[in-house]
Order: sequence, then structure tokens, then C-alpha cells
Amino acid sequence: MKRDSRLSSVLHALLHMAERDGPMTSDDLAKCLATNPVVVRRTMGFLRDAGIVTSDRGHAGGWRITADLSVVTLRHLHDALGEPALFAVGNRNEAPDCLVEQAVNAALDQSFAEAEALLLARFGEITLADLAADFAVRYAARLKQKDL
Amino acid sequence: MKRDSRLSSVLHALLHMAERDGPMTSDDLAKCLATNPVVVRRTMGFLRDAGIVTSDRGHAGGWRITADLSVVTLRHLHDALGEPALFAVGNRNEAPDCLVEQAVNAALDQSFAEAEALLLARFGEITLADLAADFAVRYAARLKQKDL
DNA sequence: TTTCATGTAACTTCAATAGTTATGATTCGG
DNA sequence: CCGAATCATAACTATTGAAGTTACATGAAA
Repeated sequence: MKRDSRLSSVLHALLHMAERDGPMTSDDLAKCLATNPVVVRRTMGFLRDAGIVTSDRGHAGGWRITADLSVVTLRHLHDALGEPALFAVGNRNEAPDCLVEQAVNAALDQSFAEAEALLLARFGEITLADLAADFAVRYAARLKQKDL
Repeated sequence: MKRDSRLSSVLHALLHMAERDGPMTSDDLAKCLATNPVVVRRTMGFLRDAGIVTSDRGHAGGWRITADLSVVTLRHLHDALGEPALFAVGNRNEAPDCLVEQAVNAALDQSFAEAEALLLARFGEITLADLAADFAVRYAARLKQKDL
């Protein structure tokens, strides 16, 4: 399949929303992400289902963050997106009769399980507030550079 | 794309070859792996290029392991296959101008880099001999169970 | 020289996200 | 109430790379 960039997308969208006062429309977000508003609705819909954002129709409608930035972690977002497969590599057969293949699967499964546990643990440590703070640092640095 | 199962495939193939005296043909291996001999040649070709196996044409031809089972690690095989992407998830844009996206990428890249380092380290610790030994244990267990 | 085997090109299939088009359903301003 | 703004959703097509298939060329051995 194509690389799954939905986690990256929703993070990008959420941080832009966090920098704004009012709601942002799917069109606004689509411009920020250089994509299509339907893709935005489709992906952000998962976050709405998870209670992280709300969407309003009609005039002055759009998307708003309802959760606390310091509480929502990358792990929450990954879960909200349906816990998509993290690895592009895996076993060819999950429940083989062949003992050789069982030995191969056992070794690979063990390694992948450890890497996945580490990745999810890291995701659980990073909040939207952390990313917003990092953005602020980068923004200040750029302003300073322009000053010189 | 489809899940990449080439590492799993070549491990399965190599262990079957290790259990045999003579060479195995692509057809033999294709039967073990429940796939097509052309797929076997295509995939095993990477291992031949890396010096792990050799292939001979004609009568009594086929594939043979030339490397030491206790030396070849999963890491060697992963490298021989061209170090394919391990993750199915990633950034939507690797070098964005947008500072928000840069902050998002930095956080994701860090987490993925740590998980990848762990996974590759584990791969580096597991040799073909380890897997062959694990297979032997499983085989003995199955024989014992049949005895009862 | 025939048979067995690999080597390889050129496809089709597959799976899941990304992207597009079209239409319907709400909400709100006037 | 009308119409514009906005989301909701269905139904496509595009994309990407591995997997699978077909066909044919090449080389080695009986």
C-alpha cells in the first residue's frame, strides 16, 4: 500500500487549529496540508469519533479542538485512527502448519513486538502541547534569523 | 502496497535448505513457500548478490547456502534485500517549509528512529543457526507429542 | 540434443491510502 | 423562506510496490 501519513496529517492539522482562534474549515486545512478537503473530512472524522475535535456545518462552521492539548498524545491519535499497521514488513503467513515457518515467525514476531512496544510508548509520551511548544521555539528562531 | 514478506520468505527458504543435503530448485522452494518459482528466483537473487547463496543451472542445479549459518543474521538478510522500508506509517512530506510540519516531522522521526534502531539491533542478534536450533526444538516436541 | 534448471522481461493482481467528483444534508444570514 | 457556506458520504480513480504469472532466452549435464 501507499505509506500511511494520516497521523502526520492530523498532527499538522491540529497544530494549525491550535494556533487559531475560531474554527477552521476543511478547505482551510486542505490548503495547509496541500490536499483535498474531502481527505481532510475523512481523516478528521476519526478524531471527531474519538471526541478530540468537533465539526459544525453551515456558516461559521468548521473544525475545532475540544480536547486539552496537554492531555492528547500521539498514542491517542494513533488509536483514534484505528491503530493502523505500523510495519511495512511482516510474516507471509500468520498461522502456518510448517514448523520451519513457525520458528521464523516466532523470531520475527518477537522483534517486531519489542519495536512496536517502544514506538507506542514514545507516542504515549508526546502531547500536542509538546509539539505546539516545539513549534513556538522554531517560530521564534525564524523571527530572530530574519532580524539579523 | 502489499505487506513486504521477503525477509520472512528467505528465512523460510534458507531453513528448508539447511535441513537438506543437496541443492534445492526454485520449484522445490516454491512448493515449500506456497508460491511461484519466479518469485523465489527474484527474491533469492538478492541473497546470491550478497554472497549468501549460490545458484546453478542445468541438471542437478538449484540453490545452495554458501555462508555459515552461525554468522548470517536477520540484519544481513534485511540488508541483502536492499534495506526495504520497515514502517508503513510516516511523514507526508519529508522536507516541508511549514514550521508546523517541521515540528511534527521532528517528533515522529525521533520516535521512528528509536524503534528502527531497536528492531535492527534485534535483527543483528539473531542468526540462521539460532532459528535452525529453534526449529529442531519444535520438531522434537512434535515427535514427542505423536509418541503419546 | 534433449532435458532440466536458472535469468529476466513484461505483464496482471492485490491492498490500502490518497485524491477526485458528485450529491445530499445542515446551518445561518438576510 | 432562500441561498450560500459547510460538513457528510458514496463512488469512483490514482498511486505504489510486492506478489504472482506468462513467456522466452540461456546455460549445464546426461
